[in-house]
Amino acid sequence: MPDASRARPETRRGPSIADVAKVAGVSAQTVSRVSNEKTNVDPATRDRVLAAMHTVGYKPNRAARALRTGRFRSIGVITFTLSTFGNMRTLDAITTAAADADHTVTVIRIPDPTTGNVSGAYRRLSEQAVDGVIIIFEAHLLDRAEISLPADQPVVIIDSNAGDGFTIVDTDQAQGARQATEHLLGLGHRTVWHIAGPDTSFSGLHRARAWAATLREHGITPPPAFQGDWTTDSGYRIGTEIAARGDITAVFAANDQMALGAMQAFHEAGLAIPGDISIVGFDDMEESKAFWPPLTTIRQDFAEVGRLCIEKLMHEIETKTPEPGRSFVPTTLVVRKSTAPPGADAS
Amino acid sequence: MPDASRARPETRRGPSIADVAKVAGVSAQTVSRVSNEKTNVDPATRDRVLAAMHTVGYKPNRAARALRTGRFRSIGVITFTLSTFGNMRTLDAITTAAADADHTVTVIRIPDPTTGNVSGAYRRLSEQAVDGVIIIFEAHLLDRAEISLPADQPVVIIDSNAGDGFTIVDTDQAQGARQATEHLLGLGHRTVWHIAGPDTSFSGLHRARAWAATLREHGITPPPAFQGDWTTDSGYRIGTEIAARGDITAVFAANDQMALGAMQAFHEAGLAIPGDISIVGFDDMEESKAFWPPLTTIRQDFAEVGRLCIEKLMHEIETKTPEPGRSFVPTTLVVRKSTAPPGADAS
DNA sequence: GTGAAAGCGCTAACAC
DNA sequence: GTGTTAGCGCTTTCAC
Repeated sequence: MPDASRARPETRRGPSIADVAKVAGVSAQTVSRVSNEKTNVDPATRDRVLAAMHTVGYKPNRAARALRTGRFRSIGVITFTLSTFGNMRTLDAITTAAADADHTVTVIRIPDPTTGNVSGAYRRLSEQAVDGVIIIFEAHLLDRAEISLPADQPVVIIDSNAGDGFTIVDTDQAQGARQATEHLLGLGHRTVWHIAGPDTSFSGLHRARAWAATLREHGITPPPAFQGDWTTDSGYRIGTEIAARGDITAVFAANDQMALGAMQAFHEAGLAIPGDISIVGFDDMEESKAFWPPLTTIRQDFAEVGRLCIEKLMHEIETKTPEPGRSFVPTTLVVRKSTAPPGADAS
Repeated sequence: MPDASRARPETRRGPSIADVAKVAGVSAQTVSRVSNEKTNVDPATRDRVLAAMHTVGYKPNRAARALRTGRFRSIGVITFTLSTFGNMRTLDAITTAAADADHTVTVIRIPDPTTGNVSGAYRRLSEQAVDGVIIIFEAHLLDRAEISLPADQPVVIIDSNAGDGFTIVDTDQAQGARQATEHLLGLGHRTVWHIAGPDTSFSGLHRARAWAATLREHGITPPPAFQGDWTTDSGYRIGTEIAARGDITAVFAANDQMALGAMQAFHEAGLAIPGDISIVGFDDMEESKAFWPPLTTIRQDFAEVGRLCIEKLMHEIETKTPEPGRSFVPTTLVVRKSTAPPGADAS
């Protein structure tokens, strides 16, 4: 039962700059100057104002400030899901970098990667509540041209597939896939099979393309790729297929989760990893080093991706000039225990 | 080299309500009514205004609207880290629920759980840029009283340890720990050892307390708990200790990551899971079902936690009346392959 | 069903 | 170093 006496008064608004000015015996403008840490205020006056702020419990009103300055000190992030390892790490890095630049982060999650949703989210975000936008294109089907990205708002896109004219930051997917494939080839495997991400994902597509290209460069015709959907379940299903065939010795999975699912299937089929079959993942999640066996994988530098996004976005916000271009963040091969030469002792 | 001709004009602001009014040949007020979907507008007028909005490319200015109404249609989330499975899932659920209520979510990440940081973040957030705040207390050392949570802003705290007078939502930590412990006891283990979370974490503390209490109820003196820090590394370190002792048959780890690390250590020590040793985790992460062996664990309903937070917060925002109280979201025991009676066949 | 006036809290521009 | 004036874009209030 709510206590009526505790109800917050309908009209209560916080003390304004005028209230502070009255108490400090100065003009509103001077209070504003102190609030914004301008230098041209007499130290004694400043102290008086600060004291007055404290006594009345003053807090600046962001809305009024934003209305006046046209700046919100907030950046928007549009994403389809927060529940993938990569997106969550990227968002983590973005919030950290944004905080360093004294900006907050407003997240808009879109249930479906349909054009309508992206446009809708973008529209909501572009109601000038943010100074710029970062779009994480984890997976999607849509034609970029259909999303009307207003030219008057800074945008950074995390997706190497985005067209020209955008500012793009992404992990170097191709480099990672190449490292994985060459590591396996270098171990002596005759070919490398691939568990791909969903074909709606551009990062998945890039990894698959680079895997196939690397194979061809080595004079090997790429076998057909298995089509997964990033989940451990799909990895398990495909792993079961792979185990049933019995002729595959090296697998490159497009992410660690699918690699994990595949390893589960291999274990159940009695296949030794890496004795009978080697597997490489992609991401280097927190847990991968504790998988059984510890997973050889491609590490993505999500922190750097997030940092770069904010850096580019802040620059565009400050200069008010778009600077389209692509930045790729390098990957690292992390060798652990899930890979070995073909037929190596299983111990 | 940026093309100077593409520079955004300094003064460019989006078209305002007045521009739309001019084109539609109505007053600004009528445009506002259409924009806010008020009913008292003639359908013909409405269409004309809508068309005008479209031609000038009108977007409402949130700052002006917020300044006027005192409502931002945004809720703030304060968290220490986004990189734990639980926090991320909770944030995911919060953004989904907030979107359903047509609100955006502003995230503030605090590097350290110190009083100063929380207060600082809270102050930033409470500069009226949000209508309410959700605080995720993943882990902390601070005395709640030291954080000055202004009485005039709706707050929901995710942390069952928060004092009275707050609106609290949390997973029923005690229930989960009890389920884990009783499952192991029910299998016939003489006692259950515990890999605890850091002692700075209240959820960790609650799980440890409930584990010990359950043991005592069964007439068993709880053995000392191993102190982990949520990471797989700490689980691995403790798992190595456990394996070295050789007399432990049942372990309850306070999260899935530590359980994973411990299992790695057990494997390396040649211990069969669950033949020689059984283990239960807590969280039910995406990957747990694909661990080797698939992990028996306690599932948390993060989606429900997030949903409840928004529901309570929205209610407080609308009624302007705080309604302190605690809501606990139940857990589920998910039995997989990492647990069995002591000495069971390892196959 | 529609319009005119006023003002939310702040800061840019200018005066002194 | 400080004050005055004006107005950002919107909605509330009150007319009509």
